[in-house]
Amino acid sequence: MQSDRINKIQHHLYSAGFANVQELAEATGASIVTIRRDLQRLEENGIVTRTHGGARLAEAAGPELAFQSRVQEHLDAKRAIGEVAYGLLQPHTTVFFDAGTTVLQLARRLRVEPLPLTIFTNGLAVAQDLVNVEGLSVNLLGGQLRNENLSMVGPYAERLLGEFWFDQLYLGTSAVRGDAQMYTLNPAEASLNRAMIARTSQAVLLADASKFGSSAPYAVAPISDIHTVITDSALDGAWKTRLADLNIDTTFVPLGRKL
Amino acid sequence: MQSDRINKIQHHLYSAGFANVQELAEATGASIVTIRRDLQRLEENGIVTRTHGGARLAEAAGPELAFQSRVQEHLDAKRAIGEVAYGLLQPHTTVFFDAGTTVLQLARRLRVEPLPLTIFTNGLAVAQDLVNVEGLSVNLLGGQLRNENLSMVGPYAERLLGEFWFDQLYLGTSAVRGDAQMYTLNPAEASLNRAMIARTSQAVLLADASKFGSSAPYAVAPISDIHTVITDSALDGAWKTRLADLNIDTTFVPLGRKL
DNA sequence: AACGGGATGATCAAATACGATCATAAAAGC
DNA sequence: GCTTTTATGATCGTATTTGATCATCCCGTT
Repeated sequence: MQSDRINKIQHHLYSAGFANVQELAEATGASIVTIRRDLQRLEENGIVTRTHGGARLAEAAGPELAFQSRVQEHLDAKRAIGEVAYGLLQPHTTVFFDAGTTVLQLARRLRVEPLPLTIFTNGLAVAQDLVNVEGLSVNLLGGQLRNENLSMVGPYAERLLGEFWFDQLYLGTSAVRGDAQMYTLNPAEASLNRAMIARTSQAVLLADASKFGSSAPYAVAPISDIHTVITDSALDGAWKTRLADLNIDTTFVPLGRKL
Repeated sequence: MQSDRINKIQHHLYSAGFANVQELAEATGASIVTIRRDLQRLEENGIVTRTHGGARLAEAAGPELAFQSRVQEHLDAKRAIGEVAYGLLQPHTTVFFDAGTTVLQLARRLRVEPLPLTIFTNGLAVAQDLVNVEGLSVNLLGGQLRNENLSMVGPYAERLLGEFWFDQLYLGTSAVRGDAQMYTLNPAEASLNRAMIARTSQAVLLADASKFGSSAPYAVAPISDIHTVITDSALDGAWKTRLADLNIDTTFVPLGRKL
C-alpha cells in the first residue's frame, strides 16, 4: 500500500543518506517502476533530490524528517506506553506534557478519547496535536524554540515553570545510564527537565526499553526523583531489579499483542 | 452499534498506525462498505486521513478550518503587504510577530530569504513556519492557546511581555473603525495587543483595506499609537485623508501586479 | 566519437479499491 | 403495534495503483 511505502522510502533515505532504485525496491517490496513513480512524486513535493539511478533527501526536508524519524523509532513500544499512561490521567487535573516523542504518543492517544484536562506543555508538536481537542485547555510554556525536537527551553521557560504546580508530569528521556540518572542531549533541556520535576506531585517517566543503559551527554536527575516509570517488557532483568530496588513503581507494557 | 465501531476503528488506528479497509472490517466485525462509510465520516471530521486502500489517524489536527479560511481571504493583498513589510526588517534586531494572518504572510516571505533576527511570537502558525529557518532565533511567548487563530493569550502572556522590549512589532488587526481605533474579536487578544504596543520602539500595522471601516467588538488602541501602517491601494480616499491627518507613516501597496 | 550497459518515462493490461444505488434490517418515534 | 428514519450489506460501474514492456536517453569505457 502506497502510504506505507512512501514512509519506508523516506526513512530508508534518512538512514542511508542515498539509495538507488533497486535498494528502495527491495526495502519496500515494490517494483522498480513503482519506486520511480514514488520518487518522482517525492521530488515534486520537495522531499527528495533525484540523481541518475537513485535519490537522497532534499536538504530542506532534513530537520523535519529528523524529528519525524525519531518519532517513528520504537513506535509500537511508544504507543503501548502511551496507552498505559492514558489510563493514569485523571479528569479535571492539571498535567504537564514534555516534548518527548513518547509523550507525543500519549497526546495522540488523548485525541482518540478526550478528557477534560488543563494541559501545559513546552512541545510544539504536543500543542499542535491537542489544540483542537474538545474539553482541553492547552497552555504553552514559552521560551526559545529548538528545531531539533520542537521544544521550548531556556531560562525564561524555567522561571515561568517556577510559578506553577502540576498534578502530574509526563516526561520522556533520551537515556538512563548505569548510574541510574536520566540524561538528555541538550543542556537547556536538562535544566528545564529538572525544573519540571521540582514542580509536580507525580512525575511519570515514559521511556521504551532502548533508553535504559544507553547514553547522552547531559544529566537531568536521578531516576529516584521519578514516582512512576512506564516502559516496555523488553527491558532486561538487571534494570528490572534496579528499578525494584529503588522502589520505583514500574509498569512493564507487553509488546507484540493487539490491544 | 455505530459509535462503538467508530471507537474501535480509532483505537485500532492508534495502535497500528495504519490499517487497510479489510483489517478494519475484521477488527470491528462490520462489512467493508460500512467501514468505508465510517472512514468517510471520520475524514470529514478531521479525525483520520484516508489513502487509497486504507487510513491513518490524522496528523496534528491542522489549523482550524476557520483559521485556514481567513488565511486565504485577501491573500494577494496580504502577500503584497508582507513583501513591503519584509523590506522594513533590519538584520540583527529583535522583532515581535503577532498571530494575525497578514503577519503570517510576512513570516512566509522571511522563509524565502532569511535574515538573522531574534523573533518573538505568540502565534503557533508563525512559530511553525519559522522553526527551521536558518539564522533565526525563534522564541514563543507562552500562554493559553486559543484554537480560533492558534495564538497564545492571557494574563500570563501579558506579564511575560512586560519583561521585553522589541525593536519592531508587526501587528495585525480585525478592524479599524470610524473612531480611528483598532478592534479585535477576543478580549484577551485585545489586552495582549495593548501590552505588545507598549513594549516596542516601532509598531507596524499590517492590514489590508477591507479592515478599515469594518467592525469588531473589543477595542485595542487608537491607531495613533501605531508608527507605520502598511495597507493596500484599495483603501478609500476618506481613510487616506484620515491617516495623513493623524501623521501616520502609511504605505499603500499596489495590487494586481506581479512583484 | 562510438558502443554497450544501465536508467528513464510512457503506454497498456490486470488487479484492487472506491462510491453510488438499491433492497433489507434495525432502531426510533408516535 | 405501526410508521418513519437510519444503518447495513450486496452489486455494479468507475477510479486508482501496480508491474511488464518498449523506445529513448545517459553514462562510463574504449
